Amino acid sequence: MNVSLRHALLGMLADHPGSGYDLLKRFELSLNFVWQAKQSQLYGELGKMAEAGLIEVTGTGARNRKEYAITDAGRAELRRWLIGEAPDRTIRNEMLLRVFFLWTLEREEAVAYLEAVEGWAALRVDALEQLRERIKGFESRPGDLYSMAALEYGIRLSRTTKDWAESTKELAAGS
Amino acid sequence: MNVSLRHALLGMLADHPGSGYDLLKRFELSLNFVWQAKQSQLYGELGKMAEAGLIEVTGTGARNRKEYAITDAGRAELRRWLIGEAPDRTIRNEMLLRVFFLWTLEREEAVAYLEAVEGWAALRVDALEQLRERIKGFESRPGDLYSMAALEYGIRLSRTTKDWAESTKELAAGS
DNA sequence: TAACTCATGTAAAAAGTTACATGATTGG
DNA sequence: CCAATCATGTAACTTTTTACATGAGTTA
Repeated sequence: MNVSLRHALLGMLADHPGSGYDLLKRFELSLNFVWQAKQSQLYGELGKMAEAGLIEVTGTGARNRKEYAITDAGRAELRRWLIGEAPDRTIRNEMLLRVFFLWTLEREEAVAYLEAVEGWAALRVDALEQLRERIKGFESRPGDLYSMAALEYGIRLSRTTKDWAESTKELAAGS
Repeated sequence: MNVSLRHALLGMLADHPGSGYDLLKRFELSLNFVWQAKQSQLYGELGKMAEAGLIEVTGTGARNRKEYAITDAGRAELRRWLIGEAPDRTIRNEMLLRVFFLWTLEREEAVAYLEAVEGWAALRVDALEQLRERIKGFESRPGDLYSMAALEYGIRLSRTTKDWAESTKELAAGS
């Protein structure tokens, strides 16, 4: 049993309570680079988690808003996942999958693909570096160190991708 | 419509024909770092692809072996996917998802996690570098340039991960 | 009052995983 | 002949995506 979405939600609720809608926004704002969830999946999972006793409804607001908070059982499960279970390290990378089949294209087409990869990565580096500058110095919660570390990982990863695409492009162009 | 598994299979069959079993082995040997498929999914997808005319059975062998080859329609679809469709660049990284929640652990526990990440990445760097040395100089098919490029990406990515885990570990230890 | 955001939910389909099931062929 | 490998298939389940559906509260 792995179910990372469940643990992502538990982790967010470990910081502070929130509604399904809140959690959806939090996915979009920060967790998005490492995990994604659609609205329909999220509401369904919250229901199952409440049923399993990992979270509970602690209040209701306007527009049928339900606020969920993590329970002790939920905290225990989060901890078990973090410490007791090895992370799934399988990677799916569609951008890289395509690279395996670039030989089926004309050389200029393959080079154009790699150039596009380089461009996307460069844009991502810029965006993430700007984000880092914007939030730097605003650390207030205990988790901010780790959010920053994850952001730093994103920057380094994008830079690696950009450099790799550039050198591969040159290799492909002159082959 | 994205269906990357389909295109992974088309790409492999574009090089040369093979059975479901062959393709499964090819997944395990090389594509595994960028895409995965289970036996049951693979056989099912091959059936659908044959029905759609993207591949065809070109021969049968011992033990009910069916050899599939890519058709012109399949080649066209592979090309359309490579050129006409932007790659899905969403990333799911469970190892990094956990980093967001390390603040819920004791400091030593978080440091231990990052140390484990560093260790895994180091092992992966070694393994991939050894693989590169083993296959270097054996390039014979047109796609080998791109397989090597993908391998190179894996090495750089793992190195980036190792370095990041190391510096994050130090940050976490001294905070 | 119209547009936007907040807020939740269900249904259906696609994609992916786990488990079961069967049997032929090959190499030691 | 026994173990390993080759070879395919189906069933059930979980996970994820897409689409439909509804309605309350907020702001210009």
